[in-house]
Amino acid sequence: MRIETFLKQSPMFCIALTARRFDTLTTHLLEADDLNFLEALIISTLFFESSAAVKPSQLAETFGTTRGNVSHCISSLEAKGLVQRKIDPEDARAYHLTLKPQGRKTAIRVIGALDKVQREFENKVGKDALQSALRVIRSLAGST
Amino acid sequence: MRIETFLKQSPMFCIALTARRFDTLTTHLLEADDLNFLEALIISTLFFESSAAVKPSQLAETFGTTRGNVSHCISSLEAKGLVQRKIDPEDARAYHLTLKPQGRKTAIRVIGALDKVQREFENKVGKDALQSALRVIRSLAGST
DNA sequence: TGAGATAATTGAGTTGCTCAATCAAAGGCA
DNA sequence: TGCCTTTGATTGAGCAACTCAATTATCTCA
Repeated sequence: MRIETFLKQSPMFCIALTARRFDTLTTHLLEADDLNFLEALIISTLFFESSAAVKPSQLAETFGTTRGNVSHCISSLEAKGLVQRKIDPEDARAYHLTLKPQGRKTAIRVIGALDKVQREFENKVGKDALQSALRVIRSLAGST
Repeated sequence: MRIETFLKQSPMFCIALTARRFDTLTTHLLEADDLNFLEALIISTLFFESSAAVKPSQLAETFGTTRGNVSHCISSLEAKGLVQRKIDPEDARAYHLTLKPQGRKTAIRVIGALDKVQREFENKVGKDALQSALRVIRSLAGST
């Protein structure tokens, strides 16, 4: 069986398969900190945007998922003592999310782990090649 | 909240997020034929490699999943009348998979749908850019 | 022949998600 | 002011796709 033949004949499957591998890779990386992908996205966002008001609805929109999902993940993060819900004084339905000290530590670790992978990638194919490939792929993903 | 800032600061999250979007895109495409991703991979493989002996263990290895998963998916495909298990005359533990006529039709439809997306992508960023980006990304995914 | 090794299956269990129903607060508007 | 609609978030049931360990069936070879 020549899988390579097949992959050549249907590049889209190749893209999809590759996407899946990246997803798996990331998932495994985050396992060490007992986080799923969305949880990791959330605390990293908080890390970089700690001063701003981060609301669940924005997170859902930005990361292309449902509010329910975000809500579940935030509850999970809260249970782990990584984040804190704070009622928005201007709108008691909404709230702001903030990182707790432990959450900040975890965020740093997670971001570091991903950066390490990125550097490995750069070493493998070159920084410029990686950058331009990413630009192309991202423009496709965003538009669909 | 400036998510863009965040994405710039951690490109790996960007890759992972993009990968996820592609995965979602593919999954939605396959919904019309009531197939999951692995099922689609399997019948497409059979379509391109119909003459050869395709065994579950090879599929699992090639697509980076467990035998259990492949087994489940094959059962599902069989229940839908798309593939057939045929005992390997040289090894009664193993078997060969073959496409049934309905499975062939489905495979053609699925491959066509993916090709259509590919052409859209090519129109968007140019054939050469897509090719080279894919080469880069795939070399990374394969190695990790 | 009998002791592993190997191919595949099975089914229970997990995870990460969606979706609809619900709650609570906000914002008109007569 | 009181009512109606809209909006932000939560909840919990349900689902799809997967893994993992146990099991079955077959093969290999000394």
